[in-house]
Amino acid sequence: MSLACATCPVRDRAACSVLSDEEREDLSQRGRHRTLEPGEVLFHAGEKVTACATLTSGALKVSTTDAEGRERILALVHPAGFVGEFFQPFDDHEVVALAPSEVCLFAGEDIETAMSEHPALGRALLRRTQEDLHASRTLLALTGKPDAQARVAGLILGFAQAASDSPCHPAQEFDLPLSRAECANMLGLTIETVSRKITALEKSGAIRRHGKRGIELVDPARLSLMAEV
Amino acid sequence: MSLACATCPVRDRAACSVLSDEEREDLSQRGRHRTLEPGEVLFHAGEKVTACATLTSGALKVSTTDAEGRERILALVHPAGFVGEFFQPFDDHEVVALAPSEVCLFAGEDIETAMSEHPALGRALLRRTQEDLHASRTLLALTGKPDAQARVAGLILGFAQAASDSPCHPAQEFDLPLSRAECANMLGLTIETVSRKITALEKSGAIRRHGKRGIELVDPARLSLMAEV
DNA sequence: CGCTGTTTTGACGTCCATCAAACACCGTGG
DNA sequence: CCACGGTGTTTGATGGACGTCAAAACAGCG
Repeated sequence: MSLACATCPVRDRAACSVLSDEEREDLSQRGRHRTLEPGEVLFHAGEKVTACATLTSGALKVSTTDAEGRERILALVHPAGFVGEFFQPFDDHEVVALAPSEVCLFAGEDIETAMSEHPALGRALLRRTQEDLHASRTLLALTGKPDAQARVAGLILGFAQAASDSPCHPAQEFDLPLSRAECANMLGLTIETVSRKITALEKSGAIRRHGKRGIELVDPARLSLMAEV
Repeated sequence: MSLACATCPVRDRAACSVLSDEEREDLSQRGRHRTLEPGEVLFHAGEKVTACATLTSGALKVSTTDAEGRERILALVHPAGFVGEFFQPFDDHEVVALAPSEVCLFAGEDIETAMSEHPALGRALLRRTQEDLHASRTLLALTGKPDAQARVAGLILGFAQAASDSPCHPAQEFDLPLSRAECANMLGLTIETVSRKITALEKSGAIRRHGKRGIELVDPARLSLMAEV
């Protein structure tokens, strides 16, 4: 196989998991594997190619840069997630690796033909896209909060959920996947405000910090309370 | 037919347009038509039913209400648009009519079986969902602008695009689909700020107001300039 | 040890939210 | 026809929260 599906860490969670082994083998012929270093760009903004990818390990961010050069993070992609828009030709979003990452890369047309040959794949991608849409709207609701404290608390809670394996309970200790600048870009705040609010959360006793990115949830209830102000 | 597909105003733009007449007839047996008054709720927040709908005329909003009772508008739905999430059971979003509207309503399971019988439908829905995702991220980028003036200008530009039939050129004169309060909820601002910024735009000569909701673009270039501050 | 990049903390100014009141619009009923 | 409330919009005055500028603390690394 051109792609190591057999040993793929997300083989039963990614969109392609709905395929049989033969179908998957068929699809893997058309794709290619790629490794990304932190900061490396998978899709550039404005490029017209219709391509897409499944993240097998690491983490990606989807971002856009406005006229004044401010970056805005629109979404994070976790392993088994999917990025790329193959219908409309060009996209002003950029996809960049946050951590050392590995992806399965496909041309848009290949995915389209694969979808017509294997209808289950289309349904799986639809489901993933609906989840992405839901996540995007959740982030929209979060960034709409008038209070910066609530936004930061909500972001940390979201990261805690994502870092946990169990779907409902947040992880009790984890690392922030983003730098302060990236947190700020995600929430529509400045670096300084994010930093201040995090220290305020620590002083209030809701969390504790370990190093620059380590977060420990000492009082999750208080944290979610602060997220709702 | 239980649904008047033959005279449907969006019969060649909605997701179901990819179906043949017979397939469409088949699907229409499972759906039902519904009329909505302004303010009437199509899907309540928190309800567990998995249903979905295509908007045939009018306009809808997708919104959520946080713990303090603040409404946040997450998306607008235009004719031929699609709403509803049929995979994950429950949703904290609410779908409400903004204007007198008509929808084709389907149970989630019916859509799922229809998709497996007619794979093209799944692809069409995937495409629509990707478009919704893109729109959501565009709104996310807009609401992230630090300056209120830029947000309001961007919103007006967006409405001008939506009101136009041609995809690239904005309409020169149109009505805001939202009240001031709804604009504010969409942008994460207050009613007063939205009002002030609109009058500021008028004083700057970028737009002119006709009545409460009528907008005339007298200087679109200046308007898009102000959207990028 | 000195360098560079990230994070934190401080002081200050500004923009927006808040509170409050005036206004426009539109029905209803006197 | 005009007074009357009701709703949505506009405008004004004020305070607070966040952005901005600046510098210090800190960690990583040659």
